[in-house]
Amino acid sequence: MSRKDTLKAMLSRREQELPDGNSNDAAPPTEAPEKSLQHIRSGAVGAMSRSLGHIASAADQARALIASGSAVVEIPTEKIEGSFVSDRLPDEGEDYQRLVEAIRESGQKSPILVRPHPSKPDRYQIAFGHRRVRVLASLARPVKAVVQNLTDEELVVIQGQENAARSDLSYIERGLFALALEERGFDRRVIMSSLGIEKTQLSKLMSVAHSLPRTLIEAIGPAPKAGRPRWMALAERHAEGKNEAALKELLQSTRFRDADSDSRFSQVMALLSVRGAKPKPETIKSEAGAKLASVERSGTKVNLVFDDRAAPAFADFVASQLEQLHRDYLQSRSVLRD
DNA sequence: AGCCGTCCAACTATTGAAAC
DNA sequence: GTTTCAATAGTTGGACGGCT
Repeated sequence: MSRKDTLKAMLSRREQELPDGNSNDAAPPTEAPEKSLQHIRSGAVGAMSRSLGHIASAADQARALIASGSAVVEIPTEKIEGSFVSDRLPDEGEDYQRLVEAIRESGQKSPILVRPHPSKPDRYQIAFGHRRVRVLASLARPVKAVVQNLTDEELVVIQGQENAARSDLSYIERGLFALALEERGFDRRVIMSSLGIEKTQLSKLMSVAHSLPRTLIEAIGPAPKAGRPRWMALAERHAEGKNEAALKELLQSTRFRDADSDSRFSQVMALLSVRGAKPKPETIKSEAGAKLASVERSGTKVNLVFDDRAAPAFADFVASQLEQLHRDYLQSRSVLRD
């Protein structure tokens, strides 16, 4: 199922659940949020679901809500809590600083999406817009928000899809988000829909997130330039369990801490990629001293590499004799046991 | 060239229905 | 109750095209 299809299904379901779906009695922007909450409802949602075929992201949905007459309310930041599933690693790098400057100078241009907090009255939970809330809190300004009633499932799907639409979550952040959803008991279907990915990709994403310790991922940070292949490679190196003491030391060094997230990733990768000297392959020679083949051992595998120039067609001959060799081998073992 | 995300095919594991 | 079989879900390895 595509992202659009999922949202469409959710929202059309919501429209059916609300009998007065076409009324549009949204509160004016200046109204207190707790009062306006009940008013921001289905009219806009109905209009939104009707036009969803053309809507790509949750941010577009928020704009659609506003376009269809729904209110943007101002909410004090202390009344807003993050989503129950975090999707972003702390990183106050260049992008974040740019956002701070932009909001300080021009104010908050687009509203965030929140839902009434399911267990705390007079509080709201963010579907998307976490960074803007952090910035506005630091500037002691209220947050412009659209309030919508959302189930847990709808919230995480919208949250994930908004991030997917803006492509602003790094690979590992998406992995942690998927992991968090899994820990919350959401099934694969919801997680796939939320991230807008196929089961194959989700499987790989989760295997990477599962195989690296959370502390290491947090120490590295989002590493936006590292995608699946490099995170998978890092997970493989880490699983080998080598250089653990050196890794611990690296994570505490100022060289590591002062670097940006991508550079921290590279430092860890470089450290875990340091290997001991590779064992020399054994060489098999003919009576005349010509090199016939070499035996290379790695882990549980043994490779027999033939030199086709020194002994042409010898490899084919050996391959043709393998069954007989195995029979001889089994026989020799049974003789030894007797 | 190297890295990325996406997609495909083949495989294994799990689940549930049907047959005995 | 047990076994068999098919369908489904999840995993893995690798190919491919796009991007920098």
